Amino acid sequence: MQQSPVPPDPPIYRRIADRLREAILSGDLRDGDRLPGENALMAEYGIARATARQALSVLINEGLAVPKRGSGVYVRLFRPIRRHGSRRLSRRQWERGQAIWDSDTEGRPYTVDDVNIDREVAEEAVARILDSAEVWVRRRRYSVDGRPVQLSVSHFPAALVEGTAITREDTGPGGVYARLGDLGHAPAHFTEEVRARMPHPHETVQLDLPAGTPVIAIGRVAYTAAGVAVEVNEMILDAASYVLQYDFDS
Amino acid sequence: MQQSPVPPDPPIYRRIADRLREAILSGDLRDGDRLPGENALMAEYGIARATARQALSVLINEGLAVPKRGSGVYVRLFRPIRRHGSRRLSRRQWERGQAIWDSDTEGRPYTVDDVNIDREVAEEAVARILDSAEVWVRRRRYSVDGRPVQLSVSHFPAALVEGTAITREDTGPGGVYARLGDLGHAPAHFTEEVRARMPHPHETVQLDLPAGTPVIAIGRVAYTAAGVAVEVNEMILDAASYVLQYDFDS
DNA sequence: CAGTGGTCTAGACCACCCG
DNA sequence: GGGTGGTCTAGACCACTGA
Repeated sequence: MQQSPVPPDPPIYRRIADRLREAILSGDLRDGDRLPGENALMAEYGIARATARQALSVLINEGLAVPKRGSGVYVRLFRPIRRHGSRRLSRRQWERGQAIWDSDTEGRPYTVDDVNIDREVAEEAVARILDSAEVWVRRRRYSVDGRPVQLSVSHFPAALVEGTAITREDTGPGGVYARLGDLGHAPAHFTEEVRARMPHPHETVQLDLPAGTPVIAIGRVAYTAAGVAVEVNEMILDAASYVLQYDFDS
Repeated sequence: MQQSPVPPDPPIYRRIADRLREAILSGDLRDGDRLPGENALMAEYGIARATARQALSVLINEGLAVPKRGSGVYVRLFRPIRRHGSRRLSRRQWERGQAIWDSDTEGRPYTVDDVNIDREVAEEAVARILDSAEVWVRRRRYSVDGRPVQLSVSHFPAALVEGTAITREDTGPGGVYARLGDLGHAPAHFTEEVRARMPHPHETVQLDLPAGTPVIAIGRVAYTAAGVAVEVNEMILDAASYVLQYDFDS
């Protein structure tokens, strides 16, 4: 309908990848199943090693399969956590477990590691939003079931939070938002910007991401009722581990 | 701190990829610039062709570069559209006869192609949410600046919308939401589920996605004030073309 | 220790793009 | 027409996994 005159046959490696993908998406191969390996593909299709690898690399880069050294290539599993953004009170009546995508129980326990708190000169965008050249920065990594799933970097105006528990590892009951409330700057309004992209190398390492896994980058700004920005939080989520949910009225 | 005892040197192709990535992210190479090609890398590093290709494929799969046959490999450009979640669906907008998409593009021209409207038996999840075994389905593709950026599939309960403009290509002023309002089922609440993943093959084709581009999958359910689900809309967005924004109160 | 995936070489032919 | 990326072969050595 809109393509060039002669549609050429797909190359071998792509046809093999298509067949394997079909098997995965149709459910013939299930979570954790082993795919035919390089040697199996070479024998089955009479192709060279590099070609078999190329076929498998397609699926790996699509996030459908994960290679395991010395073992094989396996169908990847997808068990997302549901993260709630806005949740209006009015939701009660029409919330009835009607999710489009399945996800694990919402209350799975998470752990925090690699906590890091520093006073820094703010990046330009952060400085502009917070109207503050210096910031306290809280960096954290969250894990669920022992697997890292999220990186978080929070920025607070230095002058505002100086000397409070926000500058210490233990922020006390209620966390940083409760402490901001103590200061008379309780967050009342949030803006979240959501993007998706392939991870940078340090994100790949910190989140232990296999190839073919995008990240979701969330930039959240917290404002007081008076409209003062009091926190800028940049989060990087393993896209394979999350479903974001936003509820709102028209 | 948490790695194995002996960190081995990264392989050649990875070091080359790292250097090129550095050049891109630091701004030494800018949008649309040409990267050193396979031959250049072979000469510069004294490596085989396959190794040079491997280095470039890393950047391509990361979405940082795009190969162009017979020409070269180029730094990829980003030009995201801001899509407003909670704000964009304000009742005023669609009651004034404006389509939702207007506020998405912020002034950039858009087109709709491949419109497709059918009466179908609903998939299980959709049938459950809409409480209707049969649905009218509106499939569309949106383009901005001549580039496809979004696929959209809307489902409506067949019994509700039968015979209305929702089952026709031209839905009239205000679009489908205004028509639902005419029926006394104006949407009042929305739930959006957001995921990111690598695209399926048909999405790659329909959105003309280069390698290394994730998609954002949004599942939106529209409810009336009485809590009746009246629309399930599944959207697939080119992740490189979008920033989602959600504003909400705590 | 046999099998697996990870890396790399040295060739080859092709389609495509641009000057 | 010369250079580019796209595909493919036929080898090689290595590190890791698992029975």
